[in-house]
Amino acid sequence: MKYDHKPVEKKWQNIWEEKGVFHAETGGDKPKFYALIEFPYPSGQGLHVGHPRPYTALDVVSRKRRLNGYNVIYPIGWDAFGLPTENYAIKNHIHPEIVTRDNVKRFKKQIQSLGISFDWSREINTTDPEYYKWTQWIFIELFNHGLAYKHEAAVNWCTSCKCVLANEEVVNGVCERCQSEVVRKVKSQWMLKITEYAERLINDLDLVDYPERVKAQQKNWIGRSTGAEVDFQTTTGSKLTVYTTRPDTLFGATYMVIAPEHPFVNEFAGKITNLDEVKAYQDAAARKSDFERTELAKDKTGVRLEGVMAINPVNNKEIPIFISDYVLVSYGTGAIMAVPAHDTRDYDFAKAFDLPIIEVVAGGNIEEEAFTDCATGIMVNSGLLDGLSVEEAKIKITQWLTKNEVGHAKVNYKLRDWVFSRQRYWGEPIPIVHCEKCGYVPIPKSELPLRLPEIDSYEPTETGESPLANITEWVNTKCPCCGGDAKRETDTMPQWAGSSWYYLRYMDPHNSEALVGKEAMDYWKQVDWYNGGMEHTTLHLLYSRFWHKFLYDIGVVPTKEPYAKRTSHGMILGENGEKMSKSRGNVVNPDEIVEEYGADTMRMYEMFIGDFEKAAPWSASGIKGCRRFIERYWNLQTIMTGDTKIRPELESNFHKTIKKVGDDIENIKFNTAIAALMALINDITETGSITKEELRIFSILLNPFAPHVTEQVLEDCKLSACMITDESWPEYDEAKCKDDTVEIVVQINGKTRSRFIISSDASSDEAISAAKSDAKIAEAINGMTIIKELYVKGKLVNLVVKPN
RNA sequence: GCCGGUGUGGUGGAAUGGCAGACACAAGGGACUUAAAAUCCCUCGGUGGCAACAUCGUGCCGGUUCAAGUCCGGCCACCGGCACCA
Repeated sequence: MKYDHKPVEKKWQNIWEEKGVFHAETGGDKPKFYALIEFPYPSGQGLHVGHPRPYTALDVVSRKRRLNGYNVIYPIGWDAFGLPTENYAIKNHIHPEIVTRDNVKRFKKQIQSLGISFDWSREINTTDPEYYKWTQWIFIELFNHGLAYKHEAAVNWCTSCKCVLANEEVVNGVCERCQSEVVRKVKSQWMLKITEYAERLINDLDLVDYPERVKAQQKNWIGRSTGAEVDFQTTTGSKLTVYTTRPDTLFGATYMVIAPEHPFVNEFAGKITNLDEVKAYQDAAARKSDFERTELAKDKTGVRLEGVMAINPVNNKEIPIFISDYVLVSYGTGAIMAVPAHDTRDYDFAKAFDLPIIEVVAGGNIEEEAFTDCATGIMVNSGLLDGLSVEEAKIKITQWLTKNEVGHAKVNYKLRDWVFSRQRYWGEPIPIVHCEKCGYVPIPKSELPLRLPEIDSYEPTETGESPLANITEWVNTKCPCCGGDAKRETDTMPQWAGSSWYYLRYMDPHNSEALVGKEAMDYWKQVDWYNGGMEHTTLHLLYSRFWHKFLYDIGVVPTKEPYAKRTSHGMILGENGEKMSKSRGNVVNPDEIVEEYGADTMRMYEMFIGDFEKAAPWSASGIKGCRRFIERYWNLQTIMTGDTKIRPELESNFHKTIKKVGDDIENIKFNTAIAALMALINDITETGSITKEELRIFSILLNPFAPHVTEQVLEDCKLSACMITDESWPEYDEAKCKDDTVEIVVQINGKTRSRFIISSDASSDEAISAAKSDAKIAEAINGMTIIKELYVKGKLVNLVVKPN
């Protein structure tokens, strides 16, 4: 009996759509379950087989949870602002809105062919003015709370995108999107004060169920460190403050280093006797790109500021001051005390410049290298700290600094504020005007959305301004505050804006009065399970946690965290084991798979391909095994008997499989869930028949993976009219998960020597004596002394013996 | 350098400290067929053996244990993230 997937899949997709079975209702008695996948960016290339992996995974969970009696919301939308669309629009002279519309249409058709149980009635699009109205609304709130500010600073400038980038978007000194060179450029930019939330973004990781690697990566990125700020007086009469994590080594500070951009240089230019040399070094440092800076990281360079000295507060010794680009202006105070004996970088610098190295922690060999291990050393040459451990010394010196008012304990973060403006067209306009008199003023909320103006050219400008700057009639406006002449902000928001809060809009996507209505917010609360890629850990995931916390602070959302649980999928690679990409020519289009094998087979294969969290190469032959399985399942119909019970010989097998499939789905072990179903079908087929009840249960277990064919089989066999509305997830009985008899392995000294069958509730004594009476064992232990006898219930007997 | 992860057959991958290789793919052999496809059956980590079986085997070296892929210590390799962050 040949299975023709095309009419069956089409038919059930239509039925689900007509009945609206996946439309989530806000409210009701059932427990709610909010499943979320990262909404796609509708690119021009269409879907590749990597996209459906997470969609299918949470679809499996969602479908199972519906059968478990949950009120499930599983929404989807489009993260449609962004550069590829804009660049395509420029190249082909089509409006990005039209490009977006066409791409969305194609993506939607492709996704719908897979039978994912998305609630399409909640579909959103970040480029829809009714959507970005609320993105702008949040920006205005951020501004009103002092968390959005305009700041002139050196920013990352992508030479190809002609646009600034957030720190998170610069990878190895190049643009993460186009791999072009990133240079530093001083520009006035909108910034978001994510640093204000650094501590909470770390601490609240304790409130959520994320994989350890995600938590670690976020903590690492935020980069919390504890230490102290210490004031050094200088011979200019003005002080320099440094940050250190090793205040215990203060007596070993033999010089100071400040960043080339540090304002101290200009402030005391008159006192510096080698100013030309210093200026030359500053210029050279400024000209280096980020890439060059990282490349040249090894060799220490710098210039001493002649004519000025710093004074170490603990011993009043004068020490020289250098500028060097190994000290970053953006971290700490932009100045350090250098302790060459106990810091590798300072050690290298001191060797290069022939500076004194004073050991203050004994335990290493500072003739050879810096001794940086702070767990084992004992303080020396350090006055009041001598004899203490490093940890004790840190506490004592910090108290001393505080008491003498020359320093205090300090926490620092690597996290920088978020550079939020982009000099491009296809993004949300920033709803701010600049008035000579009133400064930066948000537009009234009643004027939201502030729509993107129609425009002839979306080309980025060479001057580094947004294309919007050319539309004078749009730029020139009145100040909402004083009514005088004012200019609109012409930069737009980054792609990360719309995706920082989209999960909230799904709760109430058509509300024109509020971002989310109170009823919907109180009911859905937060996302229960969010699956997404590791590549978003320090971008989208961090940004949206920040926005959510802000929305919590201003009373818009009731939870501290947006996502209760996060899981991450591995990539699907090309058949050659490389990342799938057009340029490598190894892209597999899901349309062809759905056409040839059907959506059910496609879904099964993507779930069976390997460990969900790890990357796995696509295999054209591997998918055939899943198609064979679907066909074997389909053909069970032909051997169905009228019996309405599970046969006793299969009972424990069924109970075990119900337990395993359910547990495995919840633990994202989809591959072993499917393996269990395959093993069960093998056992069923071996009997030559299947009962009605067996087929019904098996179909429900398989349904989350292969929803179309299972519906059809239930209908054909008159077992159920509709899986989703009429069936529920089967229960298992723990007591029935075990067999009456078990095979026991008999080991002698830990090596398997024989095996036998015994009743599964046999006692230890029974099992051991049965083992000893086994012919092979009896022979093997003949002439031996038994030292120890072990019985592991239902598993094995181990006899420890030695020769007489 | 720091943080996280991985290492098991020809391949993808299974194994609450308890029979290593479940479940698949590929390969080889056979049945059916005029033939092919499909399907069904058998074999499938290495070595020795006709076989029963023996023996070795989860990156490397040690350790704990009656028993280690799994736990502990020390290495090696690869992948991901961060990186002159004081």
